[in-house]
Order: sequence, then structure tokens, then C-alpha cells
Amino acid sequence: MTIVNRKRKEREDLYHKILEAARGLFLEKGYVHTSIRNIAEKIEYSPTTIYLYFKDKDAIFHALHQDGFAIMNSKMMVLQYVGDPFERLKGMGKIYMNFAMENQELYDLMFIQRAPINVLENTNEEDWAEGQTSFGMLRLTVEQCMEAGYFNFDEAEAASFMIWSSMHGMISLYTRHRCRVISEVNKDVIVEKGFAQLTKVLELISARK
Amino acid sequence: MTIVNRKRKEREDLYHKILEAARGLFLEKGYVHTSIRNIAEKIEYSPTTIYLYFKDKDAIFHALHQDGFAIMNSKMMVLQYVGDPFERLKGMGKIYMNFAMENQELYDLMFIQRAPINVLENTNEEDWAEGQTSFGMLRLTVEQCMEAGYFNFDEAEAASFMIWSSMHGMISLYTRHRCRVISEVNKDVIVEKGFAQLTKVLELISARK
DNA sequence: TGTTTTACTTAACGGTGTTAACTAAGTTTA
DNA sequence: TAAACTTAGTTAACACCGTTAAGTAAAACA
Repeated sequence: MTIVNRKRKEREDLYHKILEAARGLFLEKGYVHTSIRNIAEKIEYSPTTIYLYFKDKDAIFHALHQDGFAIMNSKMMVLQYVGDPFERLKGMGKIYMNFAMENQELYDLMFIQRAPINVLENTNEEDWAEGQTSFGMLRLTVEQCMEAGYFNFDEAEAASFMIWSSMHGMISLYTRHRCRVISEVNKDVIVEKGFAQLTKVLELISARK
Repeated sequence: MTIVNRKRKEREDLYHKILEAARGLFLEKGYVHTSIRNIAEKIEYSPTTIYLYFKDKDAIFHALHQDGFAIMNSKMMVLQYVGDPFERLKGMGKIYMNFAMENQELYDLMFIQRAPINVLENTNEEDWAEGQTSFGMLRLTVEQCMEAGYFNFDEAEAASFMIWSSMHGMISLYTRHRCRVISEVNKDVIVEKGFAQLTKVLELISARK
């Protein structure tokens, strides 16, 4: 039975080796410019071996996509003991922003890239579990803000989506180089400034000062 | 001289023919899945001919990128006689949203896609003229809102960026299929609801009711 | 020991963007 | 008018890509 175990371990090792190689190359060169052959070369196996472990290229990046949410969710954990929901909401924004800025290629994969989503679309709901957790945490916090009398939104979900979108919009316009239209003095700090502005707006509409 | 003119006209005709074919295919299949060979086949010329008119694939889509802004800016023209800046701001949001939803692939190219931006980055400021106009109009409107006593933002530019980002965020999360985490009842209308929520927030912080 | 399974490779298909070399007209000049 | 040159397009090829069919060699099992 130990031989079977060793075999299984070896299989799992190579599985993770492929994933790590893919992650390294992907974070370095981006999704589009990372080829199966590149990954194969890095792990010193033939390209076709990768297809014994993953259905296709999208499946590899789907796995990394899942990882991304796990990492982000774990970073959010520090907020679990923040009692005040509005403080927690602001904390989530800051962590989200930092995560995106420090892991631009991973963020790209999670929220911008078309690639692994095509896989996700045709698979079961479980694949969205981590994503559901992320958004669920946001929506819950917004709901708690409403209950605590901070905001008076019509719908917690639409409001959560709007807040998330504000963050995502700023980050993606910045990382996809659409900030050329921003003045020279602001270009490098526009996301921080935009985030500060968003926070201020939310504070302004808050009934509890 | 008329022969020279005819020759020039013929060159320009083919130039536009390539662009129109590219536009058609692009709007149909998206940037990534449109190849030079596809375009060549559509205009019934050899693929290499295209390289006599455009430096590379990016240059073609750069041209379409420019067009996109021209189209969007022209749609914004109906707002030029709207006196109240806040009404104009809301109108801009609606037009922006409709433009994005009705021209998803074009919007993708203008604000999401990496491709033609790599060209833009290495070229002169003129290429950003249309984009500058778009953002300039937004910033001006926000400034006028501030002057008219609607908002009390710290900086018009950061506030404009935040508003733009909210719109872009909602649209891009929707078109890139990141709305699976949204409940079934809201999924199809989340952008409209989010936009309504954003409008309401801006109305709430407005001093002039 | 012979058979089957496992893990991996080689070779290939049909696609991609792009370039070098060529051709057949049309234009200019001697 | 004939030779030289320019223009506008072509064919063929390069080096890549994701992916698959067929083959191989070692290990496991009977």
C-alpha cells in the first residue's frame, strides 16, 4: 500500500510543480504570453505531460484563479474581529486595493481576464465557492452597516455591487493603463485618491457620524 | 494630377476596407479571435497586403480604438445644451452605460483590452486626444457641479475618476462575467440597479436638493 | 514469465503574427 | 520608344501557439 501512496504522492507533486511553474511564469509574463511549452520547459517535462494533469490551458489558470480567491479571503481574515461594520468595510477596501496592487497579474486573472471564466461558465457552482465567500462577506458587511444605521440603501446587493465596482473600476483602469488622461501630478496616486474620495462619500451619506 | 488623386483614393479605399472588415470581424468574434488571415479573406486580399497599410495587428485595432472614442463623444453631444451640470452628469452616465452595453466588444477594446494600449504607450499624446476629450468633459461637469454647490469634493479630478471607475467597474465586471456571485433575481439588471444606486448616492451628498 | 497498466514522449495538425523574396504591372526618364 | 525604376500586390516561409494521436519503456500484476 505504501507504493500506491508514493505513486499518488508523486502524481500530486508533479501536479503542484506544474501549478507553481505556471504561477511563476504567469506572474512574470502574464497569461497570454505564457505558453504550455514554456511551463513544460520550466519543469523539464514534455508539453504533452501537462495534458495528463490538466484538461487544457484554461484548467491550469482556473486552478490559480481559485488560489487567488483563497489568498485574498485569508487576507480578509484579520478583519473578523472588527466590530464596527463600517470600519470593517473600509478595511476590506484597503485590503482589496493592496491585494490588487501587489498581485496585479493574479488580480487580472481573477477579475479581468476572459480565459478561465469560459471554463467556470460550464462548470458547477462549487467552483464559485471562494468567489461567493468574498462577495458574501462584502454584502453581509453592507447589510450590517445598514442595520447599524450607517447607510440607507434600497438594496444591500446593488449597493455592494456598486462599492465593489468602484474599487474594481479604479484598479482595472489603472492596471490596464487607462490613466493617461489623468494629470501628471495625480497619475501615480489616483487609485489612493479615488479610494479616499469613495470613503468620504460613504461617510457623507452615513447617518451615524 | 487626377491620376495621382485616383491612386491616392484607391489606397485610402483599401485602407478603409481593411478597417471595416476588421471592425466587422472584431465586433463579431472579439479581438483575440480575429486574425490577420480572417481580415484578409474577408477583403479578398493576401494577408501580407494588410501589412502594407498597417504596421501590425495592434495598429489596426488602435485605429478602431480611436474611432470608438469619436463615436462615444459624438453620442455625448446631445448633452451640450443641458444647463444643469448634475443633470448633465447623470445623462453622461446613462449614455456611457448604453454605449458600453450596445457595443461591448468596442468598449472592451477602448477600456479593457491590453492590445492597442501597448501601441498607444509608445506613441505621442495626440493619440489620446479623443480620450482626453471624454475625460475632460466629465471632469468639467464635475467641476461645474462643485461650483454650482452640488458636491463638496476635495479634488474634481479624483472625484471624476471615482465616478468613471464606478461605471467602468460595473460594466466590466458584468461583461467579463464576474456577476455569478450576484443573486439570480438581480443578475441581469445589476448594472442598472448599481447605476441607480450610484445616482442616489450622488444625490444624497448633494447640498442642493 | 507473460500481460496489462501507468507515465511519459515524439510527431503531427491546423492555427497564429510577421517577414523576406519575388512578380507583374504602371510610371518615369534617356 | 526602350530601359530603368516604383508601386502594389503576391507566395513561401519562420517561429511560435494549443492540442491530440500514436508510440514507448518501465512498473505492476497475473
